[in-house]
Amino acid sequence: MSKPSIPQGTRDFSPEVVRKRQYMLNLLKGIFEQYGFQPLETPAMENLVTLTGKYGEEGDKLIFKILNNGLHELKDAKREKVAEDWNKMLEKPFSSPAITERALRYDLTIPFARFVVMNQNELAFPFRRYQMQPVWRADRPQRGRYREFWQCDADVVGSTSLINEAELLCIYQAAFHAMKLPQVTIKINSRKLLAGLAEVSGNAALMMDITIALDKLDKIGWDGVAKELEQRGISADGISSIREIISVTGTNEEQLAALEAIMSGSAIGLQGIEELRKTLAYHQSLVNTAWDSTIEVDISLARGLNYYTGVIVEVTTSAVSMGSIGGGGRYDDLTGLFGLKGLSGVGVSFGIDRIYDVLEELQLFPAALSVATQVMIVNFGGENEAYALRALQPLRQAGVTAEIYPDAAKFDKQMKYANKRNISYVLIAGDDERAANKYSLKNFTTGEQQLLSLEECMAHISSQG
RNA sequence: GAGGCUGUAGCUCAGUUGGUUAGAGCAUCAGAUUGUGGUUCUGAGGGUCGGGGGUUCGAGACCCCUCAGCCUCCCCA
Repeated sequence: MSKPSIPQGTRDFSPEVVRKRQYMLNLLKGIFEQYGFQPLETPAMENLVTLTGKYGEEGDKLIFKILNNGLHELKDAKREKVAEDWNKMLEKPFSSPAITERALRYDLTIPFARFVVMNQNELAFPFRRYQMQPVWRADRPQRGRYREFWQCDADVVGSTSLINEAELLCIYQAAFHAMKLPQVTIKINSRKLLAGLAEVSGNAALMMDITIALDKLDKIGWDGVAKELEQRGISADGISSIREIISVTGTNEEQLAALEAIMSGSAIGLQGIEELRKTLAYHQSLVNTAWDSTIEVDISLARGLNYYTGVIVEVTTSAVSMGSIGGGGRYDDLTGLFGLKGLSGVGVSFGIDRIYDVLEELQLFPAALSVATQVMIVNFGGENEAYALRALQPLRQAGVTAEIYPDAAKFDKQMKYANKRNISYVLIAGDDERAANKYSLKNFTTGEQQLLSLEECMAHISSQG
C-alpha cells in the first residue's frame, strides 16, 4: 500500500490553520481597501513567454512549467518538432512552446503588469490594485520556503509621485501594527543610490555585482563582502570607497546628509538621496503615531529582482529568526516589457506564509478565531428525528449556528462527537421531550441541562452567547 | 547546482555489541455505561521495520544501490 502524500513543498491547511490564514488575509484586505486599492485576481497559469526572462537566469529555472496536452496525438512536422525540441531540452536549459506553452505564475507583479497592458484603455490611472493569491516556485523547500506559497501584493501603477512610496510604507506599518508583530524594521534604500555608489567607487558598470555582494552584508559581514567584491572585479580603491559609504551611520537624515556629501559627484546618487528624503517627508505627514515599527535607511539593501529602479524596501522582524517577511520597490518600466512604455509603478508584497510562521511562533494569533457550531441536535431516529429536524431551521433563522447529527448513532457516540467538536450546546429531542413539545438543552461547558421550549432555548443561547 | 540528517503502527517515537513471536504513548474501535460528553478502567484491531540487493547460522540494526522527507549553502518571500 502506498501512503497518500502531497508534492514536496506544498501543504494542507487544516480548519484551524485556514482560520488563522484568513485572519491575516482579512486584516490585509481591510487595510488595502482603506487605502483605496482594488482587488485583482489573475489565472494560476500564464503563457510561459509572459514569465520567461523576467526574473533573471535563476528565476527562469524556478518557473514551474506545464506540459502541453495531447503530445502523442501530434502528426508529421509538429511531431518531429517536439522530438527535436525535446532533445534540446535534455541537453541545455531550453523551452519550447511545442512542449510547454504555459507555466504556473511565479509572482503577482508580472501578471499584474501583463493585466495592465492588456487593459490599458479601460483602467483609470493611477491604478491601485491588491492581489492575494498563491504563486509557485520550483525551489528546494526548507524552513520558511515552500514551492506553493501566497503573496499579498499592493501596487500603484501610472504615477511617479513619492506619495505612493510613503503610503505603501504606511500600509506595512498599519498591517504589522494590526497583527501586533513586534520589532519590525522596514529597511529602505534606492537603486539610484546604489547606482551612485557604483559610480563613486569607479565601477558604474558593475552596479549589479556590487549590490548582490552588498546584500549579503548581514550574513557574511564586511570581510566576506569585500572578498566577493574583489572576485567580482572591483578594484581595491573601489572597495575602500564602498566601505566608506556603507559605514555611514546615524539617523536617517544624518545618513542621507553624509551620503549627500560623499555622492556630490554622482547625479544619480543625489537623485536617490532626494527621493528618499521626499519619501520620508511624505511618510512623516501620513504616519500614525501608534505604529511602532521603524523605518531605516540602509544603503546595503539590494533586493534581487532586477526590475526595480527607484526606492526599494524590505521588512524584517528581529523577534524571530526568519528571512524577510515583505519587500517591494519602484519599477519605472515594468509594463515596457509588454509594450506599454512610460508607465511607472511601485508596489509592496507581504510574505504571508512566513508571517504566519512568525505569528504562530510568537503566539500572536487571537484566541477567538475558532468558530465552533453553537448547537448540535442529538439524533434518536424515527419520529424523534423528524421532531429534531423541525428545530433546525428556526434555530438557524434566529442566528444560531446549528447542525443535527445525521445518523441515529448511539447516544454516547453523539455526545463524544459534540465534545470533540467543541460544540457549546447539545439539544436533546427524544421521546420525553417530544411528548412535552420541548427540548432538553445541555450546556456543554457547565454540564447543566434544562427542559425548555424551542423559543426558550433560542433565548437562552442568545443570552449566553 | 553543492552538502548534511532521518525513514519502525494512522501520528510522535523506543528498540542495547546483530539473537526467540518488533514495543510504548497518543489516536481508532469495543466494553464497563442501550438517554448523557470530558476524567477513569478493561480489552481489541493495526507493521513487507521506505524499496532492492549483499554479509551472516541469524539483519529493524552492518555494507552497497535506490526512493522519499527534512535541513544547510546558493537564491529567494
